Amino acid sequence: MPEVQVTLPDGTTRVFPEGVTPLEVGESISPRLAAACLAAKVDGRLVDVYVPLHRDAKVELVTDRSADALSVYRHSCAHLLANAVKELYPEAKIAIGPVIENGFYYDFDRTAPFTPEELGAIEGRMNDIIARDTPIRREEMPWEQAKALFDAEQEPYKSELAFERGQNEPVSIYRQGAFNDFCRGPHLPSTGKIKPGTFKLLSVAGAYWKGDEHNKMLQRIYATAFLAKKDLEEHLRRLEEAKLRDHRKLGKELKLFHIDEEVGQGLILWTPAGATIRQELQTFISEELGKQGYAQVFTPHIGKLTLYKTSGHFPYYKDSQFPAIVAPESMDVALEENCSCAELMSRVEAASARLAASVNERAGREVIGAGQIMADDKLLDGFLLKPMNCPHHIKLFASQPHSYRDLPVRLAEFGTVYRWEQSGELNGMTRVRGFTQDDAHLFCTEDQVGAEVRGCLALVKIIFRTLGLADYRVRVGLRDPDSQKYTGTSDNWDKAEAACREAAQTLGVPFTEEPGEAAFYGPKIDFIIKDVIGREWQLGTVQVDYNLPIRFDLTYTGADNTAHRPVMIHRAPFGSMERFVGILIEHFKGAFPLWLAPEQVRLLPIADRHVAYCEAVAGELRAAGLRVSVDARTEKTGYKIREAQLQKVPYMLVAGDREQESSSVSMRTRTGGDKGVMPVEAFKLLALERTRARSLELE
RNA sequence: GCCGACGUAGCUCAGCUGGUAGAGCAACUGAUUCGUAAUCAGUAGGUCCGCGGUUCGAUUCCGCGCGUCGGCUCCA
Repeated sequence: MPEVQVTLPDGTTRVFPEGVTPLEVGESISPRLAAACLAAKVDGRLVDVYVPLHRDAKVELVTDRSADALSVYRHSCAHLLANAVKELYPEAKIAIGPVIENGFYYDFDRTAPFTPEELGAIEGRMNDIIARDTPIRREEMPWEQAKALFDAEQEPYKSELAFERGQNEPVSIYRQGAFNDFCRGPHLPSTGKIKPGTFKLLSVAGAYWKGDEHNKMLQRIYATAFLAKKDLEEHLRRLEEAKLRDHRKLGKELKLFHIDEEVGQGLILWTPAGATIRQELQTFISEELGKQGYAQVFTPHIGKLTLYKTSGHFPYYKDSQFPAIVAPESMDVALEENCSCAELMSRVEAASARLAASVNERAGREVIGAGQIMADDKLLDGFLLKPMNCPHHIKLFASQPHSYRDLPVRLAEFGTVYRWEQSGELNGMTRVRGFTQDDAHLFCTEDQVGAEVRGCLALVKIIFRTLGLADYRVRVGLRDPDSQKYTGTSDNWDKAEAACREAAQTLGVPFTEEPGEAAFYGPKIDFIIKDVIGREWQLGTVQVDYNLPIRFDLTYTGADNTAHRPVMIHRAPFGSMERFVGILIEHFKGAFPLWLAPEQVRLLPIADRHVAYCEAVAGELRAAGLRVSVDARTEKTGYKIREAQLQKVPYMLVAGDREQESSSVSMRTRTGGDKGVMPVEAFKLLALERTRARSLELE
């Protein structure tokens, strides 16, 4: 009988008959190991414990102590979930059920929605199937056979997958009892290996089949699972904790911003406290801009439709812009006819097309292209709320002749833009319809691109470091070679992509290159950060653009006295003030560092007779530039401290008879409690120094 | 935009199967003058998201709209 040699992780080798399974290898070592065995690694590849060995191999048994165990465990939980759903609701069709970052999900097609009660019932049935300890077995077959199997079971989604993915190679299915799934595997040996209480169904959501909005919407059950019950409990506890620092909750509690239905969804109203944070951030960034040779500019909130026609934003991004602002007469007509904004928009377009057609007819040839805007017609003399700042900055650049000696020109503006985000996308401060970018556009020669991009990245790093934002990732967004949505020549794209890649390499931070993530006009480098519930948000961005300079025919005079095309760089280290502050609220759990704290110091008089002294101290601190208040209410000190603490005021200064006599205060920090008595002057210097240094520490 | 859940006082939330609403905190008034995370008492506060429908009667049931939340899709 042929034999195979098995090498174990400790380096020892054993000989077995050919066809031995990893499980049998485990049994030969110890029955306990075999019982604990969830999967196996054969020559580094994760497989089922039942897969026979036909060659010499390195074999590692995967138990719940292995790093690889969790994804197998979760994947088998996903099958268990689908198995339970099919038993309870045979009419439901199964789609896909992969493992994701913190758990897994399974998509079903079923007419009735899954209710919370049903999720409980499904969990119960999952436990039943665990109790049966049904073996889970892999079976390989030609794709035609798998398709026939799922056709017979009336599982159209599985049938489709077998057809699509199988064509070139045999496919595998997994069986557990009467339940079959089209799946690559591997899986646990049996349903009994899943421990009750280690998984939890979390929520139901809609999801398009294959992620395509033209396809049917399925019902997705999100769930999570861990190898140990305590890990699941810990995970659920962290989810609860995360909710407490959600910027929407803290923003309300700390009165940082307000969104009002009547003003409009996705439009942020900054309270005085929130505005203070924003203003401090803007001051900070303005200082850095000054150091880096930027010039600050101001431009209006609207621009003519023709401007955005030239830039390519309109009508390309028509669906994500607010409807055009049209002449008052047109608005009167629209109001009389009670037509919606969207309708008004389509009228603008229709009228544009009609006019173009008539002009073309008169000229006997096409002089005005489809979608082109006629600016001399009243109806069409419209404006757009600006979706981006670049066209305005480009016009500033173009308003004067430039020599190569002027370059780079760096124009910066806290520019407010408006975008018609889909209603389902809006989210607190992180996804809004009106926001202010800490925007700038750099106009430079081709030779300067690399240095300028590196300068932008350095700025982002300074900002992130100052705020202690360390947990971010960097993405270099490249064009998708199969897509037509980009403008510009592939030659220029290659140059721009190379510039981004090279600049990213100088960052000293790992980055990923992602095709398809570029802007329509050029590649970009994005800084991405996660919110409290794990959603990723793009903050800072640096984008290289060879295309808008062409569309606007920008030139500068070179040393050779001929016209050259400048290259543009778009960059925004915060991204938008709204999103950035939203993320900062969560990052700091609402406890902003001293320099950003809306209220930096609160004086707490012990009794009414100390109020005048506290007011005097407060006046002195305010004169020095600190943001100070006095809690003059007739309340006990403990009560005032508790309130200041909950409002996350960095410094609380308690003052009674002792302090009044010695011109001192008793300092308490938000983080460290009672720090004892110190002279007012000493506190003032301490607080000013920490503010000036933009320190993250209070003590 | 799509699927689902939700919408009650400034905030956090109760309110079983239909009979026009409550608590805690906050606010206001009074008493208390207090030393490092909640003093006591009282008062006031609601178009139960909006509009229709069913019903003798709707916060409750149904429909539509608006908004929020979780996803999906999108994100210049």
